[in-house]
Amino acid sequence: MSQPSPGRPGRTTGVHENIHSVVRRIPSGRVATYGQVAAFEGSCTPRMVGYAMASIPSGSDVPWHRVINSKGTISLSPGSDGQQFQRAMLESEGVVFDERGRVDLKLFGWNGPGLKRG
DNA sequence: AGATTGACTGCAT
DNA sequence: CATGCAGCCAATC
Repeated sequence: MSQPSPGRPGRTTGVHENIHSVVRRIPSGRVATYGQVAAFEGSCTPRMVGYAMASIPSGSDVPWHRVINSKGTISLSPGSDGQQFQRAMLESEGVVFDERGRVDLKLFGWNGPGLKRG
């Protein structure tokens, strides 16, 4: 796998790559919050995650649609193309949305690669 | 070089 | 549930 950033976890730049890698680890049918991704990445903040998401080009292999905010809702504006795409994509993976467009994080929330069934 | 922004989070009111 | 405030730090102008 390409590793554009050298083995320096303390590096500030290149956070996108790290975040993208973490997002890529989110299994299908699961969603993770920005805070979770940030916490799992280990050295970035939710802000950086959101920024990295916006930096993901279309066609990327990063399942950015599996990243939502702590409220279990899609951060993008409701009605926006990206928002509709994200919701449609999640539903297609088995994620169920509430009538108000919310996801139950305790059902579909990603617990990290350490958790396998439960 | 400084100022502004941003797909966030958490707590208080 | 809406609003306000503080913390976070890279990207952008």
